[in-house]
Amino acid sequence: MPELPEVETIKLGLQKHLVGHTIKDITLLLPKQFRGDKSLAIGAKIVGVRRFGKGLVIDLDNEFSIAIHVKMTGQLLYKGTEVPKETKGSEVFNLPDKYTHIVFHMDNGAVLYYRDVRQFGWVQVLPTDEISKHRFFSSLGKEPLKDLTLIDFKALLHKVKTPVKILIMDQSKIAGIGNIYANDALYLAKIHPARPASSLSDKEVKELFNAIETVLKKGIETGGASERDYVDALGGKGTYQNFFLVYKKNGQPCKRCGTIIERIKLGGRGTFFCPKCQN
DNA sequence: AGCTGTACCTGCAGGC
DNA sequence: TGCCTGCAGGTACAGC
Repeated sequence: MPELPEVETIKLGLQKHLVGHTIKDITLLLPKQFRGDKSLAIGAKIVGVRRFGKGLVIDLDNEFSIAIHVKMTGQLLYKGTEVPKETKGSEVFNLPDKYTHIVFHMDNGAVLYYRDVRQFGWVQVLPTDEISKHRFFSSLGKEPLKDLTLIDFKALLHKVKTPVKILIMDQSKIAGIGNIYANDALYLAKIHPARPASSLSDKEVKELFNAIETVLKKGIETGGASERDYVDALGGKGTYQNFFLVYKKNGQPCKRCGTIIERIKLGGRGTFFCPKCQN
């Protein structure tokens, strides 16, 4: 999924519905997606939900946390006890279905489902103070809209010849940007995705920094991109897919100049750009 | 340190 | 209808 805006949206949903409630039981339907000892989380109360890059951390009141990465197709679906008024949210699924791999039963009768078609994601119980040592979380760079400054960004781009798109998607350099927002930010900043990072002028660096903030904010405002599998914690879709600037727009005219958008492969990922206005 | 290909999985769209 | 290929919001790892 799930890049920074999508994971942020899930986080907000989980904060709203889970905090203050106690985990009564955990059912593992596909044990390989669960790491650690589930009994460490059973009986514990959820006291907070945090996000680092594209990763989530559910903090418990017993010094343990549940860390989660949903990768491409993971979903966290909360089903409360109240009778649904509309066929909205997770009601579209009959849960648990064949793709539901972990079920958290809450003390108030609510349920949180971890559903993941491609099974790439993971859910892990670990001591809260070991989050910072965790292989994924410890490797994250600074984050846009948080602690990444223009000065930091400039320093990152300055020293390497790596294609700028690959660099901004490198989670160890900058946390949270994935393929959709990388493509759109480079389009907004009018920078070709394959440009060596160090070749950007100071003006371009600043424009890209601002563009990253703009697209991520738009993503958060719209509840994320539900282009494929992504839904929020209630099963609702985001609408950022209606605002894609270049992502998956190959063959269509550029919104700025009318030139046909091209698709290339960069770092093994689909890359979309306007050959005329991105230089 | 960086880059490449490959692996982890399943589903889907498109070509024939 | 079916078979095949390529593609998909992401890491992670082996081998240059």
